[in-house]
Amino acid sequence: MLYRNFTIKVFIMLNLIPEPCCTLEISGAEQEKLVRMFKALGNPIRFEIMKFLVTHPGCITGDIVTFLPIAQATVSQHLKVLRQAGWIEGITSGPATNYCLHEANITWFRQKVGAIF
Amino acid sequence: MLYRNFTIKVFIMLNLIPEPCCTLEISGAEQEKLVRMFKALGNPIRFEIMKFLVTHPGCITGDIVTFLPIAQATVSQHLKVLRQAGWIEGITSGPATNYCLHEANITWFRQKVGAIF
DNA sequence: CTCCTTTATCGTAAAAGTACGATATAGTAA
DNA sequence: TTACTATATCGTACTTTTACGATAAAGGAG
Repeated sequence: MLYRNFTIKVFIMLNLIPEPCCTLEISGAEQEKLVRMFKALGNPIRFEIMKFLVTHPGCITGDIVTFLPIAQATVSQHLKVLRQAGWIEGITSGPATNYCLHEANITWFRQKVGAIF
Repeated sequence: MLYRNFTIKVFIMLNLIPEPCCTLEISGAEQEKLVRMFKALGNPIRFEIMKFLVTHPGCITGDIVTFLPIAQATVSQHLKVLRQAGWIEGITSGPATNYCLHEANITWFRQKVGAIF
């Protein structure tokens, strides 16, 4: 990333690309997290899971498996992606796991998108 | 989708999944468009292109190719994905193409995300 | 302890995405 | 017309994602 920023400055000095009109306040780990959140919701099944969790907060994995026309292993995999991206959080209760939206991260996502674009 | 909605209702009647706490106002073509927009920005190179367009509105493909460490063909492909997703629009001017953000779609994206999550 | 329920993980096959060089297209200039 | 510039598309390797069945792990009941 340091190399990239240096390259940009050289290119601007040489007039190879136009002057930037403004600056952006995202890069590094924050940007990676944002891209990961975008990627996670860029899948129809995972979007459907998120919608289900909005209307069924605190439900367990089995409810989602019953709701969706795909195998339990696949649902578990999608939940892992959503969890690692920060969209949801799972709370273990006995052998089951209750899932709900990660409100703080969702708010962060909205704020970042609003600030950048 | 009709079959899915029917299945959901049957499951709810049979108490196989908990009652929904609320309703959602997205489905069908709108949902597909939203997922496509999420997916398009779920790639680090395309996110970088979007950032570049924020700070360099109206620049041409060549500027982005100069800026990024990837081949011209790949940049063109990424621009196509962003265009088809609705994030950007390209205006042909002579042999070149000027790209800028699709403000209306971006506003729509922010509003939808805010309304759903 | 055993048995059952619930969920996560493993291994793997099929599908989709990403990257590149080569080529095609389309506009401008001479 | 030819030559040049800028970009899009084609064909094709390579990588990643997605889906499944099978299995493992972990808690609760008896």
